[in-house]
Amino acid sequence: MHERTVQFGHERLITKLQSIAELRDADLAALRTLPINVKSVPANTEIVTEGDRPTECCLLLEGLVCRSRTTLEGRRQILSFHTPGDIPDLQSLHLHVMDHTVATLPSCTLGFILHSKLRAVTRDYPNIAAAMWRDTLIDAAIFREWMLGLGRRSAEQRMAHLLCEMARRLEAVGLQQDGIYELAVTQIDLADALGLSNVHVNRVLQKLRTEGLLRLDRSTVSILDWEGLSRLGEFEALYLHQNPSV
Amino acid sequence: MHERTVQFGHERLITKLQSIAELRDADLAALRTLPINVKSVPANTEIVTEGDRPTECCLLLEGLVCRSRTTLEGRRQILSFHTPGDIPDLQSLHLHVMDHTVATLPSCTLGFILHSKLRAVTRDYPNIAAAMWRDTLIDAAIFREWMLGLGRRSAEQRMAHLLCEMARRLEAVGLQQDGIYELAVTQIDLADALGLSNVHVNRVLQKLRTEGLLRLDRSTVSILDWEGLSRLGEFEALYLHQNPSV
DNA sequence: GCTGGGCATTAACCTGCGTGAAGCTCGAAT
DNA sequence: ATTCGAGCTTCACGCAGGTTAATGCCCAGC
Repeated sequence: MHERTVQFGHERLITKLQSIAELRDADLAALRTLPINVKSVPANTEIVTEGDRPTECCLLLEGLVCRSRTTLEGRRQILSFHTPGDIPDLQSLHLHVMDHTVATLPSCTLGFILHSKLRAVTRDYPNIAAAMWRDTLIDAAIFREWMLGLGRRSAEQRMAHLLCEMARRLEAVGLQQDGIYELAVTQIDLADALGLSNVHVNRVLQKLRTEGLLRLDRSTVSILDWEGLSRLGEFEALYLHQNPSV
Repeated sequence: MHERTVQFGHERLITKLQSIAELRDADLAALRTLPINVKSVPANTEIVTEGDRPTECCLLLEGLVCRSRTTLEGRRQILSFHTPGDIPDLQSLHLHVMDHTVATLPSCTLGFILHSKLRAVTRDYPNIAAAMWRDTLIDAAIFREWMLGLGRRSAEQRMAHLLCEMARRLEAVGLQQDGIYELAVTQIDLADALGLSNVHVNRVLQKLRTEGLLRLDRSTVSILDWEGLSRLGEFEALYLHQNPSV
């Protein structure tokens, strides 16, 4: 990968952090000095596995990553989706053994950053530390929202909510426009994220399509009726905490 | 509340933090200087509500607290239970508007600590900052585990898992012995935590009792067969990250 | 000692979603 | 051009858990 694209990695990270926290020029400069080891990873590949003790974090540059846990009987629950700019395993900075797995969905380009370098930058730049702490807290806020869905919302509502959430999150990093975005997941992945079966995911998607709420071509989602979809899913973006100054 | 009990508040916090992170004497001394405003709060009372912008955190000293979100149709999902020593709204230090509600279950004694004081102590004592960041990360790890349960485990497994989890967490702060502990919740609360109906919670508890796995007197839980209960719930304590040096 | 109000318990019935299985589609590999 | 396989779609059927409602229990307050 070229020098230009490596720097693009820093900009992805900066865009993401600036979408949730206020950073000064000195902070940005410090982030740009972080050594990032860029790699291409094929689809459906585990990056870090439950039980691992990683010494680096991975920054997603292109593609889509998920975190998941699996039951002894092999039932998988996807815990989160991650979009470019995210560091899906940032928690490993302070939780040294992985309690879940991080994996690519489509093929991805990832940037690996040593824990030691990240720790140094959080030690020397309190704003960066605060931004990253805040990032992990938003991560947890999304978990809470998903818990409400898994425990108390219907299949249809969960799907609507998820599609609204991904739209808003991708928008914040410039990867969504007019309700149209890439979401390279299978219906099985959606099922595992929503706590449903793939068959029922299919039923729900049929319903949302015939109701004119959305369209799906390959892996691109088009939300045709934002108002209707967000009302159905009771989507309120507060929990994403996307306002950096609040 | 007396001076002695106020200091007891600091010790609760210290016990909790030491159960998850390594602190030095200077850190402990700094924690003991935190001004804590102790109050008694009756049962079933909201402490902080969705939409609030709190200026202080609450430290639980005695009792049991839960965090929850509620659907527009009024369906409640309990997101977490909190035991003495926990700061259930620690995330408000960096997420300024509450996206959920914190409430007492039985009557509790709480210690309120100003954000400004907590921020000062995290700025001046990196170990304390790391311990608190880690605490919020463990909070998130518990969310992940609950998500797996809500999405992919049976009602029986979820209940077994929850009762094992509470045993281990209360043990870490000296409030559980020989599988016996206080859990002052109604079956409705359990239902809201597990994503079930109160009727089904009752069915499940009957089953676990007749199988000799546990006993319930009033609000005290007695785990009679730890091996059986933890196997049923597939309980593995890794996600609690209770080893301070790992 | 009575009474009212949570909470637990039980029963009868119902439904949202899972399961298993079969066909279909379409792009990638040969 | 043909084949293959992953993913999508549809169907028939079953069940875990929801809903509603009635009953009982226990304790706090009068």
